Amino acid sequence: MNNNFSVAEENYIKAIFHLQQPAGRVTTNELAAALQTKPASVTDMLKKLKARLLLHYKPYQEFYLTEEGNKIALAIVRRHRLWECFLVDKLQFGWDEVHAVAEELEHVGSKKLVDKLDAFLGRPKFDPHGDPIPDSNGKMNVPKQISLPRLAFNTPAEVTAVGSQSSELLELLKHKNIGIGTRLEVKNKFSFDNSLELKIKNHPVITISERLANALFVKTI
Amino acid sequence: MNNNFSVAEENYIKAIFHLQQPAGRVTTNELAAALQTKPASVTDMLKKLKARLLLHYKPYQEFYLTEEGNKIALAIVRRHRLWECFLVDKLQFGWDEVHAVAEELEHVGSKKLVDKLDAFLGRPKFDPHGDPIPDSNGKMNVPKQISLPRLAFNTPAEVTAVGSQSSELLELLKHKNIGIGTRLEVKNKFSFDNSLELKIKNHPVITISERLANALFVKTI
DNA sequence: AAATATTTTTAGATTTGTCTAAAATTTAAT
DNA sequence: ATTAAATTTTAGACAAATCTAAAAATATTT
Repeated sequence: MNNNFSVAEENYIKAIFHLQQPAGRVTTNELAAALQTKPASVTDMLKKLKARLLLHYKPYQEFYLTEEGNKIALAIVRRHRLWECFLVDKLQFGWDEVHAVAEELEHVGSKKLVDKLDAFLGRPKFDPHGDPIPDSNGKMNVPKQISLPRLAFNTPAEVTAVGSQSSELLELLKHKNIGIGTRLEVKNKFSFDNSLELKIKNHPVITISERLANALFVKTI
Repeated sequence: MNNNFSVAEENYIKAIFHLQQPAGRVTTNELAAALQTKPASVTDMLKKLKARLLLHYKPYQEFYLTEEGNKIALAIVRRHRLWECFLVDKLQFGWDEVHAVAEELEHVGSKKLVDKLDAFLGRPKFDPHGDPIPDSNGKMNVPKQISLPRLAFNTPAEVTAVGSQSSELLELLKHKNIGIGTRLEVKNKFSFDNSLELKIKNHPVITISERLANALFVKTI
């Protein structure tokens, strides 16, 4: 089997992988929206991926990655997240500006490159956004910590990490009385701007922006 | 003007740039050979590059990069050589195995990425093969040192650098009585295997392999 | 359960980069 | 200066990835 995939194929595999993460069901329309393309194009690619044995696909019914497809997806995610670590830790990129660049670097497939990069970075387990990095066998630590926007409402949790060390972020956190170890609950979310309302013990309810929420990692307690 | 080029376009630009380096004239056949493609495909692309104002092109007559084309070429060469430095200096690749990987990385175009990588590497002036790295304005130090295979016959020269610090290389150099500062002349070249015959003062003529020759940098004296 | 709306797929076209085979041009040789 | 040889370009075809418009299948409403 040819283990070499086009950039387009890899982007579809990765998008299916992410969309199918929590529950499992992905639709043609969702996928088209995620990839900024048209449903007809998605259908075309689904047929190609099926022919490549990366996808189970029943027209009009459903589709999901095969075991092989999943393995490929994890390899792509690994590359993406390792490059994000590199960009932030070594090249001093802001954690919020690395995604687009990593999206290009992730398609350089050399296994040797990826494993040496991994070693160079000290075999990190999480990327700058707190997402876990699969190892070279595709095994991924289920993160104890999750990004704050993923925390369910009214669930007590504790701040375990922040997504960057920028002084701007730290200044804002100090002002909001948030630090590592702070206990909080999410009370509400406004879908207009994805801002969150938080309750911290002995403090009034506060509102934080989506960007700030993304920079906070918590574990439930 | 759209300053975004496809991988194919970039590969053509780079190949034309390199082939046109010493003298200036490139032919369709040469270019096809260098890119492992067919002359007809080359002609097609020449027309596209002309339309993009990157190439002066008179059918059946000649073609060469415009000033703009040259600028693009230098940016690609810069990316390629910086990545080679990264692979050798940071990821511990052998200097002889980086070319293929750099060939992929060079097409990631983000200017910010390249400039930060440059800074991270300490703004190197030469890549692991001794080739000069253009700066962000496309200016390239004319190397005082050249790679040994480029040295003209019977021209006294002095070894100024070696292309790697691998112990295998150093062992071989010791055995051949070559080191930094050694004075030598190239007497002959065998095109079968590109091996060279060298004369070092007070020593008999010796033969060295193409690979060893590529690892040696000299300046004329 | 029929009618309507939504989703998904097909059919046919387009763009990019490539190819083969044939024609045009230039170069070399008699 | 013709003829022969080599080089280069054109013409027409193909695969990959995309699109629009129309058809098919599924889901929702009344």
